[in-house]
Amino acid sequence: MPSFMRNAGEIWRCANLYRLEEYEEYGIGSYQDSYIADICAHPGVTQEQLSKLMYVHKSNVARQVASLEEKGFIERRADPADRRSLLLYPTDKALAARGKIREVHTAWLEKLFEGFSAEERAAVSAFMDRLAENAKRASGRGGER
Amino acid sequence: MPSFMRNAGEIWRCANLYRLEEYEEYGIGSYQDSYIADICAHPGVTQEQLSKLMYVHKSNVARQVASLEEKGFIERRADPADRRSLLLYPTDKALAARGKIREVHTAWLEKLFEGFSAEERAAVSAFMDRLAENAKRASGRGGER
DNA sequence: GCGCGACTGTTGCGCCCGCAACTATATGAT
DNA sequence: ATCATATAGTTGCGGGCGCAACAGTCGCGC
Repeated sequence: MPSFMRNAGEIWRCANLYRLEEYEEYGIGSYQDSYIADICAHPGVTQEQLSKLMYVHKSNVARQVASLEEKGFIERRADPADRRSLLLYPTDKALAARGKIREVHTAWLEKLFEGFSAEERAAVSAFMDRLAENAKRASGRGGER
Repeated sequence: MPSFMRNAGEIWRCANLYRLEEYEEYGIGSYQDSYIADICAHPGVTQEQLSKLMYVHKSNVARQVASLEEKGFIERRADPADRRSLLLYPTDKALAARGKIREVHTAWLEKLFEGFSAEERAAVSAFMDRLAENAKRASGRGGER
């Protein structure tokens, strides 16, 4: 499969372009939707935890979260029990945007998997889980980032 | 498949991290290997053609190709038949690096597809072709970029 | 208590991407 | 021949990522 990585990159970049357009009037960057979604799903997470959850370097979490706070999507409160940590909470604005994010996400998957049967979709999903597992192991960083 | 895009992103970023490490002493950026490989495979391509071939915006081709020329991996010659175009040719340095690039690429795929049978690998490959096709169509830009 | 190592978060740096605006060249219609 | 349009490439801007170095905080052993 000489072109696997090429295809993967194209899919990845197309997904970002698609989402960027859809979010245009929401002021959400193409990658920020995941941050919003995860913070909505885990209110009170720390940036460190979010970094591991999203498998993204903590420096990016710091920047994206600062940007989202500035735009009013989330709120950062110091953890009273551990003043090093910042707890992340979604604002109403984030909760309102979550519907749109879900919508865009499912619409994208629908387009992406057009022509795939339910069995094929399940198969791809299972393959991707295994591949992601292998990728993390092979890149050196176990579950870190 | 709620996590398809998450997995895709992780695989994509892990692949870049892995290759970046492997190429460290060659002075090749994590994305430049594709440019070198494609220019070796198609000596004399124009930047415009390469842009379509790699499905990357032409501005990036201009920058990456300028960087590769500066590092001595490729050569740009004006097309005598059309002075707008620049024809790209690999240098000996690129041809020498190509072996390493192939090696890293197959080693990565080997790690990525660890535990996959030949049939499964073929299935994934076929799925990815279809998905990439759908992605390009869905992102608006037919085959452009 | 005190101090050293571990942990959380921030910032500067470099790399890569896409878009829009620009220059230069080529082509086609008048 | 001339001028409008199309094409090839370049550059400034903004966005995202990873790494390394740094600051503040916690915790444990002494």
